[in-house]
Amino acid sequence: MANIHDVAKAAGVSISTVSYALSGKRSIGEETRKRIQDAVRELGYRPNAGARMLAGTKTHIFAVTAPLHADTYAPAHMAFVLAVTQAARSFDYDVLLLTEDEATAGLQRVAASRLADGIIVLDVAKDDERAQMLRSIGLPSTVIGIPDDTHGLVCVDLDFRQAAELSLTRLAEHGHRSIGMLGHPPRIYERGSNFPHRFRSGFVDAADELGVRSAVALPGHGPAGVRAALDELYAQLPDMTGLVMNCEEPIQTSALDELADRGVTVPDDLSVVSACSSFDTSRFAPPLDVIPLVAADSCVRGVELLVQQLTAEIDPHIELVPPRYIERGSVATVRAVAS
Amino acid sequence: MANIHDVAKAAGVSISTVSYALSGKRSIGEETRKRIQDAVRELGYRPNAGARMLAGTKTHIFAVTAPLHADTYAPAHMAFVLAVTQAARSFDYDVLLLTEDEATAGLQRVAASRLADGIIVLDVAKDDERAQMLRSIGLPSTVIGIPDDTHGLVCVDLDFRQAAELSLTRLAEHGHRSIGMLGHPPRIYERGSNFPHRFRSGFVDAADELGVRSAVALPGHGPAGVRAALDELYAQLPDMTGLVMNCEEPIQTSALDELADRGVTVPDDLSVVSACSSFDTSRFAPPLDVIPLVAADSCVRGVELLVQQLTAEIDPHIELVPPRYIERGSVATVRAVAS
DNA sequence: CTGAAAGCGCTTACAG
DNA sequence: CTGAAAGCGCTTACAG
Repeated sequence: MANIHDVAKAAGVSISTVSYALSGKRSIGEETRKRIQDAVRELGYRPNAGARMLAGTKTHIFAVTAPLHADTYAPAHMAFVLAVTQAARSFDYDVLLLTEDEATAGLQRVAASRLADGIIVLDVAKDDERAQMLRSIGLPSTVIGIPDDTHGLVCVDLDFRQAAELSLTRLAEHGHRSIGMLGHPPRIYERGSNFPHRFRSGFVDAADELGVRSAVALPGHGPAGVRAALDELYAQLPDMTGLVMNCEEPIQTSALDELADRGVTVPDDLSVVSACSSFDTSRFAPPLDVIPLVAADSCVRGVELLVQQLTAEIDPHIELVPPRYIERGSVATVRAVAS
Repeated sequence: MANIHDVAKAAGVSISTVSYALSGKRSIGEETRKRIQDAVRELGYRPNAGARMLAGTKTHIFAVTAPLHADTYAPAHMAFVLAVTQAARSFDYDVLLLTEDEATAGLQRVAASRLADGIIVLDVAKDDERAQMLRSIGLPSTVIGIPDDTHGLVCVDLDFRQAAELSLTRLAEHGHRSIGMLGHPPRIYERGSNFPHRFRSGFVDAADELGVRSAVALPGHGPAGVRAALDELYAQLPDMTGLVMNCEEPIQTSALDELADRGVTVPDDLSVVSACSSFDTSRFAPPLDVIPLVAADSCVRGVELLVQQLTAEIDPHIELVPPRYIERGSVATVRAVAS
């Protein structure tokens, strides 16, 4: 395999010129640059990763720590891992995958051995030991998600609270005054992922502010659990005309099935918004209005912020990605009812 | 951060002794080893990854290339990525994640820059460009899955053909002579993932051999597609008493729902085997007999084979992991019927 | 059982 | 605009 000396010889320059030509860290004569480029191409030269790390004290690697407990919804999770990886690659960074079973130990290891230039933390919990670790580790990092204690951290995430408010506002604008929320299964809230809580509290608060009657139900396991949750909503809100779903695809599918079985038509009898969904709601029957959870949005921004930290000091802060609303016809103006 | 010189000084030995003590590549005096261990612990020393790569020409990193097209079933896919990562960690290897958008380019890059000691290829297609790339790249590698052309490759995978045979044999042993197979949606076979084909052809061949009447149906999209596939099976096999499902969880769930709706009781009216499933079938209603697809099985073995290649030449070959059968009560002896 | 030293292939001041 | 050289922190023959 060709090394930098081979390239230098072929181009008739010194190795430092080759290095600078490739890094762009100083200006190179037009003619010289071309000769070097040709030599690189011809020899198929790629800088040795280890040598680069050692000499340059930059690894061009980001570590991504992704927990994956039994309750994480794999499709969404996978989407985030992928989005981070692709974003990192766009900055010419590779991604090293750290799994849950060595969450904090992995961070320490990677930092101490200088294996990575920075860290991306995925699916942070409200009370996440990795967050504490980041503060002591002295490596740039970005957290995707908002833990309870964000002190000293750079965090990026979809604004779940605002997403809840947005879905309610849309429904309220269409005259709905009685709106239910179908959430995740209870264990999701217990396990401590941060975003379900933010959405739910955003929903409750926005309903209060808008003066809308509301109720929240969390489905148990399987279609039966979804049925029970819908029963609960209708029991609390007999006049319910709007439904916000913040849960994973199988639950939303079950809910739509069940509504159809009950003869509830969307949107004629019930207007439905799918909120913070990472899957495609346009293939649902009927297609649902959606506030999409786009992994790439948070991940690209998260990686950008990480890259920036490599060259400049950045103050710890939280960045919330504003939610977007996509209409698909599942929300209609409420029919005249005695209120 | 402490380096090897700091450790050597603290322990009162030379850096080479420290290095050997840590790598275990030559015997060290009991006393000396302890002093070094203490110094390492006290200083929190970790070898610099870049220096290790450069000097040792070993990176302690495996690259994992994982395609993720729209049709890959994320939960299963994620399970394999995780299983490989954990297996690699158990050999003290880290995992670098290569995504589909730079499948072959990523392999070249990683090989040329000596970023990884070996490569694991996940979810290989029948005709996979990555397989060809492996042959020219000159880096040890293991393929999880069996491409059409396995020439020069080390491949590991569950024996899907034998799994199909095993499920049929079980049903046949219980007297079933008319057995349907519910497969993946057609596009899965078209896209070229290798294992669905192996299972299906194994099913067809085994049915012939066992002298069992059989039919295969591939479901279209959604519950309606599953319904249609079941209709197809019953049309071809009006006396069907056994069903083998080789498809993802949502389809199997729909199929069980639909059978219940039709008044078909499992296992009284129909014996069902869930084959090569990577999800938990014990929570199904009813729980299903299953031949599990255990990601860890193939991945651990794949990583082992990769580690072996680092120290010894290994002849290219295919290793098939034998399927296991788990009873859960969804297969019953066929009722007396006019055959 | 242990040490002194070369060398891995880069990056980056230092010089001109 | 370019080059000669130090040095990054290890591993591993070579020597004893």
